[in-house]
This record gives sequence, C-alpha cells and structure tokens, in this order.
Amino acid sequence: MKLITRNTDYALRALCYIAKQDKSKVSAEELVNKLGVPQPFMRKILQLLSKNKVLESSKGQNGGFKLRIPAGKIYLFKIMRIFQGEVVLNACFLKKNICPNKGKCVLRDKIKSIENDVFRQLKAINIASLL
Amino acid sequence: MKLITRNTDYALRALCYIAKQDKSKVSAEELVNKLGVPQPFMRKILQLLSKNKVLESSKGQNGGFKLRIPAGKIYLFKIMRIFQGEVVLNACFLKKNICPNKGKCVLRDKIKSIENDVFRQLKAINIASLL
DNA sequence: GACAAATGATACTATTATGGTATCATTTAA
DNA sequence: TTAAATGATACCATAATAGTATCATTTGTC
Repeated sequence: MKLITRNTDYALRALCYIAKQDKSKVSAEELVNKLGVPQPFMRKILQLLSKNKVLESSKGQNGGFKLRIPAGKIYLFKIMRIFQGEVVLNACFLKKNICPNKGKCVLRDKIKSIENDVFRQLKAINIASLL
Repeated sequence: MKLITRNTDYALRALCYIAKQDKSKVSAEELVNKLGVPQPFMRKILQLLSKNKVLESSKGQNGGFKLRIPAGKIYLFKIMRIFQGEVVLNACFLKKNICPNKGKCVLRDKIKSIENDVFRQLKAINIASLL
C-alpha cells in the first residue's frame, strides 16, 4: 500500500523545480530533461495542474508554466486530491449490508480520528516547505 | 485513495465477531451469514488469517476458527500488512533516476515523519479496542 | 503570413492491485 | 462411511495507476 502515488510524487517535484527558478516560465521539455520523467506523462501532469489552477500556462513559442499560487500555499493535500481523487481511509464497506453495529461503529470512529490526524499533517506540508 | 481495503475491513469484522463469541469455534458459514460477505471471499480471508497465525483452525465436522492471539494483541497494522502488503507512504519513485536531491530529500523526510505517525496510530488499534 | 515551438484536449493502451469465484483435496466427528 | 468442515490452488473481473499517441490551438519570430 502506498499513500502517495507516482503522479503526485512527480507533480511535487515539478512544482518544486518551478518554484526554485528565477525565470518567469519553465517549459515541459525542461522539466522532462531535469526530472527524468517520460515526456507525455509529464505533460499530462502539468496539464492537470493547470486545469486545477495550481499552475498558470502560456501557449506558443517561449510558452511554459509558472506557479499560479505562492509556493507556501500549495499544499500536499491538494495535490493528492488532484491526482488520487478523494482521500479517505475507509469507506465502511458494509454500509449497505448488514452492519451489525450500524451507527455506533467503533472501527469507523477510530479510523476517522486517524484520518483527521493524517489530513492535518498533509495540509501542513506545502511546496515552500519542501524547498 | 483508501488506506484500508475491503479485505482488511472484512477481516477486522470477522475477528471482532469471533472475539465476541463464547464458543470455542466459529465456522466460516456462520461468519458469512452474519456479516453478509460472499462465502468464497470470506473463506479466503479466514485462510489467510490462519496462515498468518492470527487464527487457529480446526478441520472436519464441527471445525472452525478461533483466535490464536488474544484480541488485545491483534493490531490493525498487522492485519493491514497481511492483506495489503508492505505499508509505505511513498517509495521515492525517482530513487533509480536522477533524484536532484539524492540523500537529503526534504520530501522524503517529511513523508517519513507522517508515516511514522500513522504507523504508531495503526499499531495502537487492536481488536479488543474495537469491541 | 508562414512556421516552429509551445500547451490543450482527448483518446487509447498496459500494468498492477483489488475483489471475487470455483474446485478439488484433506481432515474429522458422528 | 459419510457429511461437514478447512486447506490449497488456480482462475477470472474490475478498477486504479501508469503511461503513450495524436491532433488542435496559440503565439513569438523571421
């Protein structure tokens, strides 16, 4: 089991790279060369980050990507949501069946509390803190 | 993303059910009926729990399963390992490529620290605490 | 205006993990 | 001897992850 997927990992590294540059824009090509991620995959990741307003893109010659939000406000939690969908620890699989405990499921409560803890930590990590 | 899979969830519920009984053994059939999990799937789960020395099984007529370890010593973490393999937050995907940070990767450090936290919590939950 | 260099949109494929089924062998109490 | 249980094992289905490919669109530069 992994909490962080490749997608997310690459996205974080791309964001860190962009954040560290002085330049106004970084091209997909540069990121591909510097991070060693396959080109079409890197492009897909950048496009998703743009769609989700984390990056701002400019097309055409000399185009590229830059941060749309200050690095300090790009949280790990948000990036995970983009690439891994809703983050949940356990969706109580028996919900629709005969859950013997119904409302007062101890397991669910415990899980929820771990969940909150993890979320709090993931929300505390941002791109600036990774530089 | 889910931290806990169906496998693990069903296993926990089966273990809780068994732990709550007075009887010396509980059959797969009974668990299937009480928990509403498909029979072959439940059997597979029970077999894995036996193989991993969490349950003790007896074959033959009136056979069944019972705890091999006291409920208070069956930890969530262990059950997750059995059904979800090695639990890791992030396997540093760039390890074999050109990781620009090499040994001093801030991301990895941060992840490791969340990881340890989560593990500590998962190890604190046991079957007894779920009853 | 043509062209090259960039991103946008989209659709497809491959691999792995998860979820689940099926079947035959073995044990054992009655 | 037989029925009721688990053991072993092999297989299939679905979903998530990882990755590829291609054409359309924009835009700076000559």
